[in-house]
Amino acid sequence: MNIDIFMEKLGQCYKQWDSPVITLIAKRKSDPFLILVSTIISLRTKDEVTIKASQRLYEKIKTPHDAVQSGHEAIAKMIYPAGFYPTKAKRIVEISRILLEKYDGKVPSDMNDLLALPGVGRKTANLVLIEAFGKAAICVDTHVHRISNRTGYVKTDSPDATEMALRKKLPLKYWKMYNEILVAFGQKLCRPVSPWCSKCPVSEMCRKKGVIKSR
DNA sequence: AAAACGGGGGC
DNA sequence: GCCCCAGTTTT
Repeated sequence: MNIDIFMEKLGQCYKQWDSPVITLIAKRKSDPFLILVSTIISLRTKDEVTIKASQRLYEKIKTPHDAVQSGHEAIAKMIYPAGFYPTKAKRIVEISRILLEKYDGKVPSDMNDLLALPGVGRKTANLVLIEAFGKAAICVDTHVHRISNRTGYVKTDSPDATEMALRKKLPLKYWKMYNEILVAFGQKLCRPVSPWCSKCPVSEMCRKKGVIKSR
């Protein structure tokens, strides 16, 4: 698979796939704390729910100090019915406390510092590095993992392995856009089951074409 | 390696 | 009704 042609073709379709959560995050580009919080809320949660939950939270919570003062029970109510909302609420408060204690109330821009925060894994940390700090990073969620393997661009058995493979193989100029485009692509067409292969702009490059049930 | 965490939406 | 979903932590 030629990655340049792949990115070119997907990029042309990107506008119509525009992901609401990425748009939401983009609007908060100037505020790493709100980006981090909305990313936490988005985990294993549908876009529409994430957006409403984030907007309710943003009305009251704008800083780590707000979050600590508000407490996890109040935050849980604000972000309901986002998935795992009680756990996420506790982690938002706990993270806020750590930010105040160790980082002067600011979100760190270092990968290892981010990973040390409770509830922050590689996916979240990479997305924050990209969206909040404009750093070159590769964020692999299940969409990116699935599609990278369907195209045969990498052959891995876990999102973390996919990230490491992409770090070696993917040209640096694509690092920031790869996640956004593939997530949108994964939601609209290249879904886990019944991918919409008849509408896919890159189906001729797909090693799974004809192997998985499509429409 | 597998379960647990929570609820909405697709089929 | 059953299964899946923009993960991470715990057992």
